[in-house]
Amino acid sequence: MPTHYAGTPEEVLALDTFIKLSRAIDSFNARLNAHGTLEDLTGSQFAVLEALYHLGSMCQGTLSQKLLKSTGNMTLVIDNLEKHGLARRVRSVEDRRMVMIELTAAGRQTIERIFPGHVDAVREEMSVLTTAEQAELGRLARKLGLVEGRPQSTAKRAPVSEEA
Amino acid sequence: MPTHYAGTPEEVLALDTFIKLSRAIDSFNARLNAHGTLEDLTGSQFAVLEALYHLGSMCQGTLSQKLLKSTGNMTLVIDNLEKHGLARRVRSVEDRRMVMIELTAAGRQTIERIFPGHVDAVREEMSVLTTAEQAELGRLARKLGLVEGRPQSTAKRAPVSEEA
DNA sequence: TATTATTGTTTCAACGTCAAACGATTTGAT
DNA sequence: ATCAAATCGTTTGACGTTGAAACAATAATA
Repeated sequence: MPTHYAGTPEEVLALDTFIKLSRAIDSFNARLNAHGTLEDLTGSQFAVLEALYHLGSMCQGTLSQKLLKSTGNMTLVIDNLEKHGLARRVRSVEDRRMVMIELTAAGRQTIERIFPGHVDAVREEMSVLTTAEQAELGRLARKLGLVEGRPQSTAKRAPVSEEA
Repeated sequence: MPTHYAGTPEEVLALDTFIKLSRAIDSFNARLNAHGTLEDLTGSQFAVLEALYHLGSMCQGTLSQKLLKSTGNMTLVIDNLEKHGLARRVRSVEDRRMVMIELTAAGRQTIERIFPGHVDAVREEMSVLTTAEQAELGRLARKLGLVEGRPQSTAKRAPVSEEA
């Protein structure tokens, strides 16, 4: 009986579910962070690198759509990746409004080195649930997240390597 | 088959579940935001107001623990609440290191006005799941979030009004 | 072709976030 | 009483985040 709020049963259940879900993600991410598998990268930087690695070079706008972040945000995150020499901006020749973002050799090397450990950390932390529970959780999460045209979103360090 | 990553079945399932969960929360929060029930408040400001309202005045450190945010962050968020006249800092007399945070009349009025609409928005968005599904999702989320001493976390706009 | 609309990126202001360093205060041990 | 350690809040620096406005380049159309 988590909630102190005295509302209708529907409200209490919804609120309760919402709270548990929010905490679960936060807790999970905290535990994931504790693994330190991201090394020097921030979650956003990892997400960009991972997307570029698994989906290939793409322009900034596409990247912001894939990661569900604002374009202004992408500008900053890519700035920081460039500073660290992990990604590169290449003005598109066909349409010079666009900037293609590419992994540098160092960027590719970094994501290749880091990704397996991250996956393993996810697997390990997720193992508090049985595979059947994980599958059911995934199903429910998908159902909850999948609502009319609304763009689904990608978490901090959630790999984006799946089809739109 | 969301994931492109070719790992063990356990890894693929865990990663897949993680992605779906992350997206579900992001999507849910985005939909919640679209309701505009928070008006001028940011999610963090709402969370603080809600905690103070349902749990009573407390010092900044306790607040940061309840909301699972850093103390530095609390300093800023409370600064902003003070600027807007919604909360007040009161230096504790017994222990002058502590600062008790209290709702102002305006703060109380604001959270009382806003909270019901927020709850209703949560109920409405959560209604894509049946009550049985919500209960199961809550159970799985709780199991996933509840790991050894690790502090559970509170999402952006997730009410904190439950027992520790 | 000139004008207008659309699309892609950047800039900006405001807020959030953390970790680490720091100052103030209290507590505990001597 | 004194000094060291622990506790609480603030500050700082780096990064993330958004949304709106400004800019730049291209596309569409009159």
